[in-house]
This record gives sequence, C-alpha cells and structure tokens, in this order.
Amino acid sequence: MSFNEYNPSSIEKKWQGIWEADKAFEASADHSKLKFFGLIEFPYPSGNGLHVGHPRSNTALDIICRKRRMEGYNVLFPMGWDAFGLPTENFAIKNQIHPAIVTKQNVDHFRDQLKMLGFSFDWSREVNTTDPNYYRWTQWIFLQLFKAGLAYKSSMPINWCTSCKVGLANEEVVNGKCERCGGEVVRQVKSQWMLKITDYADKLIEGLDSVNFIEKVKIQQRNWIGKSTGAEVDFTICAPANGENPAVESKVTIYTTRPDTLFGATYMVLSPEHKLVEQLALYITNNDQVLAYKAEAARKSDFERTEMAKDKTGVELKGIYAVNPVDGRQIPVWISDYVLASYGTGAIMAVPAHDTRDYEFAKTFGIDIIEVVAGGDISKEAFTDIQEGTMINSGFLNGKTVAEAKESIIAWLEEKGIGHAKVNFKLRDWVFSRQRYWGEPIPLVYCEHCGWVPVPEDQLPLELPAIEQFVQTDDGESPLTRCTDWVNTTCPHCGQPAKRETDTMPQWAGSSWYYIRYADPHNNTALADWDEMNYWLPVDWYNGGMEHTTLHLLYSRFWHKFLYDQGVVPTAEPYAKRTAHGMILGENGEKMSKSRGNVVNPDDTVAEIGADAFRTYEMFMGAFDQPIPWSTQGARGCRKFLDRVWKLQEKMTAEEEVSAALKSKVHGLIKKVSDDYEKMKFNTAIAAMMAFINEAYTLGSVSRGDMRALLQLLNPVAPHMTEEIWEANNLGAQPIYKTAWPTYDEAAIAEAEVEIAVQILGKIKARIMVPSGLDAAGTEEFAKNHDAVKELLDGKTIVKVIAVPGRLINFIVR
RNA sequence: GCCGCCUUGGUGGAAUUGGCAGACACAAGGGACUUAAAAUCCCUCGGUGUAACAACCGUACCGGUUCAAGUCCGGUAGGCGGCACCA
Repeated sequence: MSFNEYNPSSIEKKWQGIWEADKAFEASADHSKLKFFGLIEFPYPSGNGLHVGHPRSNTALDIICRKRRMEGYNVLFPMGWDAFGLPTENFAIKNQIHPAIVTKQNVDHFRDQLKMLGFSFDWSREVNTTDPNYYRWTQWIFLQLFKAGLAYKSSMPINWCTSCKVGLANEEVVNGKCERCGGEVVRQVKSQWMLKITDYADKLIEGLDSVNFIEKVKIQQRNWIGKSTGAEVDFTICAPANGENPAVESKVTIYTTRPDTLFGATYMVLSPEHKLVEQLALYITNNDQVLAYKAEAARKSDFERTEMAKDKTGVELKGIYAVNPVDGRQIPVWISDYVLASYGTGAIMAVPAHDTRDYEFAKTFGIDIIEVVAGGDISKEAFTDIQEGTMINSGFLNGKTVAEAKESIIAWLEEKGIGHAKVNFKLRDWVFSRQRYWGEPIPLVYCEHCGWVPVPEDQLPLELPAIEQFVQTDDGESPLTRCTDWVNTTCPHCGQPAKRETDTMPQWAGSSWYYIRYADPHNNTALADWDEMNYWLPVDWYNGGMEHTTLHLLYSRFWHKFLYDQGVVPTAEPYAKRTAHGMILGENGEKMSKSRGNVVNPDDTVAEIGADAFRTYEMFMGAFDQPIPWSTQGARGCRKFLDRVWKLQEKMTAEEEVSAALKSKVHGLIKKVSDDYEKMKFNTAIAAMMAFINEAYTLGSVSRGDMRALLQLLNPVAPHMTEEIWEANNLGAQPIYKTAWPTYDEAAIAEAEVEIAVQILGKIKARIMVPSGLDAAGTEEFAKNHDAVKELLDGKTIVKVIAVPGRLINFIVR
C-alpha cells in the first residue's frame, strides 16, 4: 500500500466542505442533552484582517468544544461580529464609502480567514451588531435601562478625546490618552447619556464569588470597582475668621476611611471645584488667589494632574475656618487638586500624621502634625499602619486599637447626628454617548413638553438614516444632527414636534449582550426565547483577553445583572467560567504592530505549513496564559510533527486493538491529553503526543488501535489531517468528530517496572528498576536486596529510610 | 506609591504541586543518504572536569525550614501587567 504526500491545502478544503455540507457543528435543538456553551470574544472586523493573536483564543476553545462534542455534549460554539466602531467610521470618512459597505467587506474577509483555519463554529448563528435585527434589541435593552432610571443625561465634566472628538468612559482613558487613537484627553463639560453602573457596584463585587473566573480577573475587577468603607463626617465652616460670633456657618461633609484619626485632623481640604468655594467667596479675603488656582486646575488635563502628583499645590481660604467636631478646634481650610471633586464628597479632613499625601502637604505648607496613633515615627513619615498602633492624643479613644477606635467614633458621630458609616466606590457611571455616526442610535426623542420620551418598542429598530457626510460638525456634535429629516419628528407621547437624540451608543453596547443572542439569533419577538436562554445560559466557558477585564467583561456583567433583575434572563451571571490567553508578540519579542513591522499574517503561515500545523503551533508555542514571541522556525517544527504523524500510516500493522507494546503508553497518553486540554495546558498535551510518536518510530510499528487513539486525541488540534488519515485507512465507519472521546484504564497505564532514584543522604547515587505497584515498605525491601544498592550501603549504618513509591528511595546513613 | 504576576540551557518552554531539573521543540554542531543542495534519518547539545567514566557546581541573589526545595517561608535585585493624589 502506498500513501500520498501530506498536502494540507487540498485536505483542509475537502474537510471544511464536508463539515459545512453535514452541518457538523451546528448546535442541536434537543434540550434533553447536556449542553456546553463555549465562547470567545467576537472580533472587531478591522480592515487588516485576522492577526495571529485571534487564533490563539479561537483554537483553544475550538479544542475544548470539539472534545465536548465527542464527550456527548450538545455544544454551542458561535461566532459573530462586533462591527460598530471608530476605525471603520474613520476609514469610511477617508475613503468616502459608507461604513456599512466597509463593514461587509471586512466581515467577509474575516469569515473566510476563520473558515480557512477550520474552527468548528456554528455559522448558522452568526450575529452582527450592526444588523438592525440585532441592534433592535440593543436599543430595547437601553430603553429598559432608561425606564428603570439607570440611564440619565448629565453635563458633568467628561473625558474628551481631542483627536476623536468624542467622550470617553474612564475605562477608555489610558495614561491620560485615548485608548483607541492615543490622542490627548482633556476634561470637558458635555451633556452625555450616562448609565448608572454604580448602582450595581456591590452586586458586581458579590457576584464574583459565585463564578469560576481566573483569580487575576476577579482581583482586577474588584480593584476597579474599588469599594472602600469609612465614614462621612460633618464639619462646620465659619466666616469671618475674626470676631467672636461668625456671621455665617455652613456645613461641609467630608469622607474619610480613617474616622479613628479625627483628633489628628489639623486642616481641611476642598477640591477646587467644591461649590462652597463659590458660596463663601465674599468672606474669602484672598479670593483672587483662589480664583487663579481654580482656573489653573481646570486648565490641566487629568494626565497633567497625575504627572504632578508628587508636588502638592494648594491655596488656603483665608478669612474662614472649619471646626473639628470632636474637640471644637479651629482648623484652616484649603483647596488643592489632590482632592478630587468626583470621589466621596469632594472634601476631606486632613490628618498629616497618618496619611502620606496629607503629610507631604502639611510639610510643604508648614501645617501642624498631630500624632494620634502611636507606633510610627512621624518626624520622618506618616504612620499609616492600621493593624498595629494604639490611639493617643484622642480623648475618649485613647488606648484603643485602630479598629476599636473606628467603631467607637462612628457610634459617637451617629449619636451626635454629625456623621455615619459610609461606603464609597471608585467606579464611575458609564459615559454612554458618542457623537458619531457608526453606532446604534439612542432611541429617545426630546419633547419640549414631555422631556425625554422613549421611541415606542414596536417602532424598533430605530435605524441609522442614510447620510453622506460622516464627519462630525465643527462643534463636535454627531453627524446625525445634519440629518434634519430624521432628527425632526413628533413626540410619541403628545404628538407635538420633537427632536431625536443624535448621539449614538459606544462600541461596548452591542458586545454587552451578544452571547444571549447566540441562544436564539433569529428571534423577531424577543432578544431570545426564554426556553432557549434557560437551556443555554450561562456561557460555560468564556475565553478572552485581559484587556477587556474592566471594559467589556464588567459592562456585560452589569447589563446581564440588570436584565436578570428585570426578569429578562434566567441567570444572575452571564459567564460561569472565564479564562484569558497571553498575547502573541512579534519575533523580536515586542508587541506586534504595523509600525514595528513585526506583524505575522496567518494567511502566509497557513499557505506555507497548512492550517493544522498553524493551529498546532499556536497551541504548542508556550503556556497558554503567558505572552509569547512568535517563531516561524517553531511553527515549521510543528509541521514536521504532523508530517511524522502522517508517515506513521506506513508503519501501521493490521492489528485492530491497542498493541501490547504501546498499551500503557496509549492509556497514559489518553489520560495526559484529556487532563491537559481541560487545564488549557495545550503545550504539554502536544509535547506528550510528540513523545508518543517518537516512541512509535523507535518501536518501528503501531497497531490500528494505537493510531485510532492518537488521531482522536490529536483531532481537536489538527482536525483536517486526522480525519483524512482516519478515512484513508478505514479506521472507523464514522468520521472522528462523530466518535466518542477515548477513555483510559488506570490499571493499564502502569508499566511492569519503573525506574526509581536511589539517594544516599539526599544525593542521587544510582537508578534502579523496581516492580511497579510496590508500596513504601516493599520498595525499601526490594532496594535493600538490589546488588547496586547493597554496594552503595556497604559498611554504612542505616539511620532512616524514606521511600516514595515509584519515585525514589533515600537512605540516611552514618 | 499600591495590587497582582513573573525570573529555569543559546531560544520557547517542561517538571504529576515538596520527590530523578532541563520533558517536548527551535537553533547550533557532527554524521548518513545525495554528483550537489533541499528534504529525511542518526548522534551531540547547562557548566567545570575527564581519553571516557567519576566527581563537583547549577533553576535571578542572600538566608531559613526539610531526609529532600525550581516548588514552602523571610529578605534583596530585575522584569511584566493593572491601578494611580480614590482620602
């Protein structure tokens, strides 16, 4: 019998055709079967096409899903397109093409590339966020948020990208620059739609306890939400500062996490934007200075503010003072931009002895430092330890620990009615407006009489009007404002003339719920049928990039939890399990980018070594969760491995069963590969298969049974060539993907003999073969009677023996 | 500054979680086949050392626990990621 050369391109096309014709990977409607919903982040179809990073995540979950199907699960492994967004719109502006056309071209290209790689996606459930039948439900969800009071319009200062001319969420600002274009971000007051994600802060933290996310993701989400417990305390502010009876008294509430240090508060700081600064302007004797400082602070971008974090600046509000409520002491009031208007109450009590920032500030401006927790050396630095230390100089708190003092002072404040325990979060509400064309229109109408009125649900989708000019207006408004035919409408409530909202939703909108749509992608009456959601949700395994931890992953958890509270979805969490892949770097070890010229194109690699070898290398190159540089040579090595698998056909005997010579190896391999796939240790699974192949070549032959096991195990990684070998040699009536995942017999794994190390005083002196299955006593007995060991122990007195069955024996001698 | 992770041959990485460090590859060197090259196959491949063994050293560095440490504990240095004046 002679064999053809391994020719990936024809084999891969052939099997992709068969899978498509057979609808091999479509999820079944049979809800009686156990389900498995595997998900990878659907890509943004950029004009550059797929890069080698995409297939890392895709192949990993493709392996898991192919294995699950063979294990008998009803598997849903869908794919779609997160297609709204800026790059497409910018490309459209530059080239005078409608973004919808660009999107279609890009999607077609991406789809071809993904199909080329042989992923077992259920293409019948493909979704596209720019499809009106899809974004109809994105709009519908927004309306539910609006009706529930979680969407509001606000003219708070927002992050404004000077280059994209678009408002950004906090999450989209990286080092003071726009996450997308790298442009300068400044604070600008704009009227924007906001979503109250802060209402879900606690639920988003608590929910983490119920899901199986990698720890890193949980930690990052918790830090981002930034829950802190402390107290709000009312201080009285008096003016003028001279005279026995102040003309004005007003109340300022401060937030602190250290109410225990109240006796150490020697001054107060307001953020420059604090409203009291304006209200008391009349009494502030150095108001010119104050106004100048405010103007300077406002001019600084957030980035500049952070850059200057080390040097504390500020201005004392002369002419007024605050009263420390705990002892009636008069303390000065300052404004400084180290106090943020957007966190807590925008005002703090400053305790320089026990807060590093306050300490720096006090040192700079020569303000009193009063130690109230003993244990540090406040002449050198602030003492901020809360575990150690005893209260001093603190009246009724003296002698208590920090924790005890906290409790007492809060009780005292509550009794006096001037303070209470308070929880704060770093998480900010989500800026949901974009002054852009290529996004979902926000389905609201503004009516002079009725205010903001939702577009009636039966009128959804509210489609994007066809326009020709996609650039923003000169004052940074959405291009939709030019489309007066569309903007001018009637109020759905009172019927009078009204205007549509021209802002669109951010890219995160469509991706916040797409996994739900996969359960029932063609539904025209609901975002998905309840029974379908009830069967498929939650997503059993979601793999993606760490960069989405505080963006997409948090946003979609928020939407899901809201929908759950509304009774729209059946589960409290969207994703049962979350894993993350490491980034693939260029061959020079740097991040792949066009400007660095180190981008590897999957098309070229697949043309050279085939999709199966490409997939194998993506999984073999290193630990799945670590960043790894690409190596063209390494990829070729994986092709060599598949060549050797291919040529193993020539070494196949007529024996149908697993061969006696390889029996323990085959069973061991089944166990190893099965376990490793589940742990995403694809590199060691493939290494084990390579070792098995090497063993088979050394032996000179394999049985048909040996080959079956190997091909089944390798199939999820290299699905095309394994099917081809299987079919060409009639190894089964069914293709591999319809066979059951191989099982192993634990007893069969054991070899007759195993090599163990013999140590004397912990140093390896010899290696001996011992019968397998011996316990510690048996191993010791056997070893002591072994000639080589006898020789080693000759003339020595054994003090102690440690035997680890199957591994080693250690003689402690004198 | 805070939180988290990491550091093993020339390179990517293994090591059943405390039990034979360097699996499996890549690169390199040598050999076979070939007129030659490619492909393929075989051998060598942490360091010192030896004719070859032996022996000794070796998982960033210093110290500790243990019969036994890449793995656990304490400290130091370097790198990566996230947050960053959040009171």
